[in-house]
Amino acid sequence: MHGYELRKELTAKLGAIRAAISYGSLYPTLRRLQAAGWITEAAETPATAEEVPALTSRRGRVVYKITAEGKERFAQLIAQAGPETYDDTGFGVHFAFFARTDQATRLRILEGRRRKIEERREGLRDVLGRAAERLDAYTLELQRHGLDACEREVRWLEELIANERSGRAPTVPQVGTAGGRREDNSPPPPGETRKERP
Amino acid sequence: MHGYELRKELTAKLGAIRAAISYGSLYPTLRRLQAAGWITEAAETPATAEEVPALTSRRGRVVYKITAEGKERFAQLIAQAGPETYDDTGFGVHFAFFARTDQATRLRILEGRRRKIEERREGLRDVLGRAAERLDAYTLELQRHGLDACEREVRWLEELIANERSGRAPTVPQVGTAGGRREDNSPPPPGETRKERP
DNA sequence: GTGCGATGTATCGGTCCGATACATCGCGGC
DNA sequence: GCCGCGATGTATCGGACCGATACATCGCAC
Repeated sequence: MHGYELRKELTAKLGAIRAAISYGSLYPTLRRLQAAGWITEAAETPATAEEVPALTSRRGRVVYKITAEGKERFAQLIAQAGPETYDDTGFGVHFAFFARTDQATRLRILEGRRRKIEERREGLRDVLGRAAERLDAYTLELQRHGLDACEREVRWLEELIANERSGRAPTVPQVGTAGGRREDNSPPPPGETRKERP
Repeated sequence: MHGYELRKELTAKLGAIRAAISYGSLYPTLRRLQAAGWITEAAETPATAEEVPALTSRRGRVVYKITAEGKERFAQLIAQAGPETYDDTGFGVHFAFFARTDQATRLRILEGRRRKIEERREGLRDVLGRAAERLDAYTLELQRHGLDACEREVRWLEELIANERSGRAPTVPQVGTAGGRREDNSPPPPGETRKERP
């Protein structure tokens, strides 16, 4: 894909968890990925073979393609989990690419996320318990808000975890493979869901 | 307050909407605020009047105090609303300081936020409607997740708006005023609440 | 009396965003 | 026929923020 296209795709895929990626981030990133050898520039071929030299200095669309090393690196990235994998954005991105990993990774990430949210929940309970009379009504409402969100997300995660364990979750269309075997593409039963920031 | 203390206070107040402010952000910001004349450095007075010259080059705690201009600027900031006031973090911060503004401002911000979330909701509905078969089960679950979050937040906002309109919401302890008249400190009836990011 | 976790200020490199610039394409309206 | 305008497309710049890190002191438990 070329930059603009990539941005649109990512916006559609990640729209639920974050705003569109900025150009100031997108294009430097593409260059970084290219420098690392994870993507290559594949010149846009005009519809006809006729050369259209374009007198202006226009750069034109630049189509990028992922390389073998890129695919490997990508698989590695979505399978590895650190603390940042469990924060809001990190988890969202990983989750959006769950179809590209194995069940063990999915379970690991879901459980890490749950742990993280439980910690957040405890922190909020602390504040509501200990600092309640120091804070005004609106701030308290915000805390309750957040606490409730944590509780809901924990429930949601537990459903997803149970789902994975039961083996009913969909499995891995392999990266870049045309006819990768698919076993069962039924969605993980929706159930309670939640997230967001006020 | 001094830097560390400020960070702790803000973490308690804003813990529901964002992570703790980093030092790399905190200290430069304090310097910026000081340069702008909105805060001043008030030397930490040791418990006893005895000078403790501290042979080491230790900087020691630096206590800051808001200035008159700072208070004015603050009041101005929390009362003004632009597009960034309605995004997740921006709205959260404004909401956390709702007790410091007037009802008209609160209503304006709540309604702006509602509009923004409704737009997000429509965007997600679009994706779920139009791109559903292009996306895998996990990605779809993420969209449903986000959509549901939007719907809940809209309901929450509507309760808050109704509350403000009915006059049952708490009012303005004036910034820096000791005995500012308070009329009714009852919290806005909690009701459904939500936010967060996956 | 010693070690260690909490307190406290500070910087540095790197990433990301928002604003902006600039060029082309497709298409509806006059 | 052609004009304008919104969508498409690449690109940069300044500024804000983060994560890691450094370094010093304080209080307290062992």
